[in-house]
Amino acid sequence: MSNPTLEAVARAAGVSRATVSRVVNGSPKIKTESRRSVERAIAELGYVPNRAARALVTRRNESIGVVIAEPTGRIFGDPYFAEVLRGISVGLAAREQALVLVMSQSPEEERRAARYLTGGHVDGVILFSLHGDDPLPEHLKSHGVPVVVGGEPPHGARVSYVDIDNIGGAISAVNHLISLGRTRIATITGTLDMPAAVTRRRGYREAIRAAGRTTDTNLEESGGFSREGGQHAMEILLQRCPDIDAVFAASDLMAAGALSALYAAGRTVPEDVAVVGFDDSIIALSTQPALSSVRQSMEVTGRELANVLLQTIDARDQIVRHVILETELIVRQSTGGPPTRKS
Amino acid sequence: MSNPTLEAVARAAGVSRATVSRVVNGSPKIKTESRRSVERAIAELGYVPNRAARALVTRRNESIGVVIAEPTGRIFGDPYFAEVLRGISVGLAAREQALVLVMSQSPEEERRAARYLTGGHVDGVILFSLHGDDPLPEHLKSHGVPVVVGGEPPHGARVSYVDIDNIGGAISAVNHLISLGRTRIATITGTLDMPAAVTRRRGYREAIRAAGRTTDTNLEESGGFSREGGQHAMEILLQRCPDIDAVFAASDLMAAGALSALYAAGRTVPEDVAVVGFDDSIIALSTQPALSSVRQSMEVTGRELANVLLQTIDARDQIVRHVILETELIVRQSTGGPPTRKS
DNA sequence: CTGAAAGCGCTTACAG
DNA sequence: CTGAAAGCGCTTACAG
Repeated sequence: MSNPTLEAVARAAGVSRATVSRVVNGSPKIKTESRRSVERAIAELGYVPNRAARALVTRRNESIGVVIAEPTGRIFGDPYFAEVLRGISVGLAAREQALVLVMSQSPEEERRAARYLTGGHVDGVILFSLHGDDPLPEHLKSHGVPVVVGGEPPHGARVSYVDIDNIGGAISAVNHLISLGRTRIATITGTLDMPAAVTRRRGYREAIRAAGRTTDTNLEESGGFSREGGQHAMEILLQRCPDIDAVFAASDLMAAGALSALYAAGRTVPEDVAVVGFDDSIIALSTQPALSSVRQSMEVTGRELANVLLQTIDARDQIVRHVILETELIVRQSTGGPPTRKS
Repeated sequence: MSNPTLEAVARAAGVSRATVSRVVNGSPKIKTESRRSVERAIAELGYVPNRAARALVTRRNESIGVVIAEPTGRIFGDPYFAEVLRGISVGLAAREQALVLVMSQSPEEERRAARYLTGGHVDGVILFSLHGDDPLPEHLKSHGVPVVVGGEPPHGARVSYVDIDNIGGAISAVNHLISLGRTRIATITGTLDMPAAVTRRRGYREAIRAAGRTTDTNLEESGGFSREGGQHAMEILLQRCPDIDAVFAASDLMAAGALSALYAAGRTVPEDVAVVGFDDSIIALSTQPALSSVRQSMEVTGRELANVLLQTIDARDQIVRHVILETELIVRQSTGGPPTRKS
């Protein structure tokens, strides 16, 4: 239960506590001999540094807060969250930083989270799935807490972030549909209080206009980033514009819902209606037919979030860093691509 | 950035550090007057106790490790994880305990996790989604780390756990199918290295036998707890036994996959084949038709996990506690129930 | 390259 | 009911 202390290691190795501490922390100016005997003692005793004691003097907690500010049930159905979390976990583990998870689903919980996060318990904070004009990033920053957000930050928040090229991804998806000769291209948007949803819609519109066509809001419907929402949006779109021959959905989950609606309406995919999703998550391969999708690596996003944050903490600066990750269109059967082998 | 210390509060309130500490920790024997002036000073200065300093003396970290030992991609598609996590989060937040998330997907990562968790960094550990004979629970316990596992623990591990009534749930599902007059009832099982999967299959078999019928392994196929797996299992089952008129799937996700396969094979649900899932997760309401399902509250499971662990930590005992939560069959259209209003 | 010593911010017997 | 004091296990100038 009670682990050996530095003191015990020092005694066993015949050196001072300071020397052991230096070895543990990888100080370069240690005689090889001392280092070795210390290392042996550490191994023999199974010494593990006491985090609390270390944190008390270094003022570093070696832990990072990760807040998922998702008030809807989306977190329960969309692989996005688990994948980003996984990436963060990998990025932090490499640096021996603990991941303190904070799930805030209500204003009350967000207040509690803010209190905790500014209480000096963590060295920095990663925020993602932010909605609307969430003040949390600015609030943390103003309290001197290093912050990085996943996705585009709220208006006016001057904080570091890691995002993907949403606009480029959306454009490539729509251009692909256009190149297929589709003329009535609809879009199912995400929750429009999220920047990613707005930006993907903008990409859709830009691509339509760049092709010399006019946009039509009858061809746009929100699916709220959920499967059911996507299905429902597709039903509405079909009713409003029965001649739709292509759909760009801002997430795979919504695209999967759209597929169900199309199927139910007797449309074939991709013959009658071509469908492109976004994310290229595990879902894209599990639909029938497999989904063409804009690939983003959510795990890489997570890893980058961890990297940027740790960099900011190390540098002790207030420099705002932006990382934008590329996307890539993956063509599968839902737009006429070759059959995909199921994994 | 640097928060005020106990010392500062003591000065402001005109008392000693010890008194402030007692107020902060809710000691009963404090004069109301002192308490009040301390409370005012705390509020004015915005004092927040330094966790590290406190942890150093109390030997409590006020944080709990939560490990999700899921090596497969299942974590990315199944709402189960997020919901349990959510419940744990709520349970811990109420007690101001931090949730340190550890995602271990490989033996290497599990070793790292074990090292971290026995290093005295957390006060206790919640483990879930354990596979096979994972030695982690016993390992932690032998190092004196309080542990509670979600679901039935590995064979021989004498640790506390919170589980649901898997066998009762499975029996009620199959009995329901029998009561509908179905005679060829198949089952899609989960990953059979997990106790929940094995137990649900056992419930299926018991119910079949209790009805005076014989079990037939041709009617059993693993769907690996994934949507695709469920779909594939259903395809195999239909091929092997085209006369199947009902299916009990050990998770909603697999049931949703089965629905796709049935649809593709031209079978109607519930007319040709009745389907029951398990979990009653968000998925059950998003399929077409809506799924009958065995309801378990994953959030309650999470909250109970937190409660049992905190109780064990508080009691400083080694008592092994078991909590078994009830399940309830929810009947919807996939077995002929009334239409469900989509949320 | 190494050690003695101060100090990080708390809690908690102990004495009153 | 309250305060003085010791001590939790580390790190880090400082001096050598």
